[in-house]
Amino acid sequence: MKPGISEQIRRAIEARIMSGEWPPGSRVPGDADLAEQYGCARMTANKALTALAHAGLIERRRRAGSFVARPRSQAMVLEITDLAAEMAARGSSYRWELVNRRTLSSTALGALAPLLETEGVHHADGAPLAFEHRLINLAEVPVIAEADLSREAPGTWLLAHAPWTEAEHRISAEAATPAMAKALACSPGSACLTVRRRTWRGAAPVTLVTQHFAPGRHELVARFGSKG
Amino acid sequence: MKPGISEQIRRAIEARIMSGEWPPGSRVPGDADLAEQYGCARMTANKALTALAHAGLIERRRRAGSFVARPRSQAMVLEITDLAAEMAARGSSYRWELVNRRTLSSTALGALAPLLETEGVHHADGAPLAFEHRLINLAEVPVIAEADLSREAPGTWLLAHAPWTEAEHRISAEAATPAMAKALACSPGSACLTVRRRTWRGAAPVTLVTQHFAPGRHELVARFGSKG
DNA sequence: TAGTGGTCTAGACCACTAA
DNA sequence: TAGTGGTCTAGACCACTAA
Repeated sequence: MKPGISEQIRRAIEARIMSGEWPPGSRVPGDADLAEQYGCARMTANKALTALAHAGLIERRRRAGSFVARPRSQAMVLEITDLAAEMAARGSSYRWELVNRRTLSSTALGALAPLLETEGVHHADGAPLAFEHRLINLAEVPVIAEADLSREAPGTWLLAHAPWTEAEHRISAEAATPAMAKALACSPGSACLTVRRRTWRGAAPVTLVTQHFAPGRHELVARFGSKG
Repeated sequence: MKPGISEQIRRAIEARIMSGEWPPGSRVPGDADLAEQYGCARMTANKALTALAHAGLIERRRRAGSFVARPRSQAMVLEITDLAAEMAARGSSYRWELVNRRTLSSTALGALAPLLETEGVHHADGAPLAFEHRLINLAEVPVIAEADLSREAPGTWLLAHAPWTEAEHRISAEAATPAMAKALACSPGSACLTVRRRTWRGAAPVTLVTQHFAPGRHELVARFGSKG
């Protein structure tokens, strides 16, 4: 499945925003510029920008142009837990298994802040606990390129070296895909708790992570008061 | 601001879906049909369908056509805990269906504060959204014994009459049991997001509720800062 | 008032997949 | 294999609004 031109444009812009190369408020090329740059019709470029606007990544204003949207913030209390620390607190054994690691750098269009992509499995008490896919903004945390991510999970490393100041969680239940089922040693279609988390340090995106938990092996717990 | 043709098409289809005239699973006209019907270019009709698909209202399958999907909902976790209010905020229709209600008193183990047990189904946009089981501490909120819980969900009543001061959430993914599957009109074993919530008023427990959400119909979203 | 977004046309070819 | 979705082109005109 080859991505179409508008999808390529969308991804290229998304990567620049996520990498922090284009910070909130900065100008995104207009559809006419992009059409010329990519050698495509203006409508094709427009489609990419419309999708980004719909996803809330950019804002489009007539006559003024398109701009990277500022992430909304809401002060709330919830703990973000590192799986290694959580397992230690529970008295469970923990092991991180790095499955894949690669650097995503420049695209055909030019310089791009590099991203680190990792995939791996968190094991607890000798059995797979969660399958994780992660993108890390190397421009924001370049030192992680030197870290040994086969020994320490990226999340553990980040917590120690690049704490987040803002985060967004999306929590859902998803049926295990064949790849997830294989990594988690469960049946395809079984119910996995899925957590998608984006974190920022100030205005700079730090990481985007998806964790699929093995069926029945994980629960999120939040305690809070109604009045703070 | 006059809506464009594709926007008119989108609204017309949305209205039919929301009104229940086109229930989930029913076929939506293809872009070629719509183009002929509205006397517009196929791309214009396609745009409307693409927007609806992106919003999760329809699903498009090659060769097969487009079909009404079960709409997804979003909640700000830790913020909105009443489904009736959440659906109202979303502009979705909402209905509570009380399935079971009984009072539990002493057990074989000894004296026990009386509890009210309820079971029911939350419906949104005409389809089951969540199956709920609840226990209420009658010693703490005796007045609820007089409430008409077939008209108003217990959670809605409690929010108005006995607001909590402390809460604990436990969030997991669970395979649908036969009973859940029946209540939610889904397949047994499919992935349901499950929320268990305990609330207190001061030190006194008020309620313990378990909500199982229909597969793919609900997502919890939380956005927050690490430092408040 | 000039630049940008918003929308549309009337075609076209390919990809996928259910019948 | 035929039907549907997915994407694209090379134009066009209008709407809005910041410079």
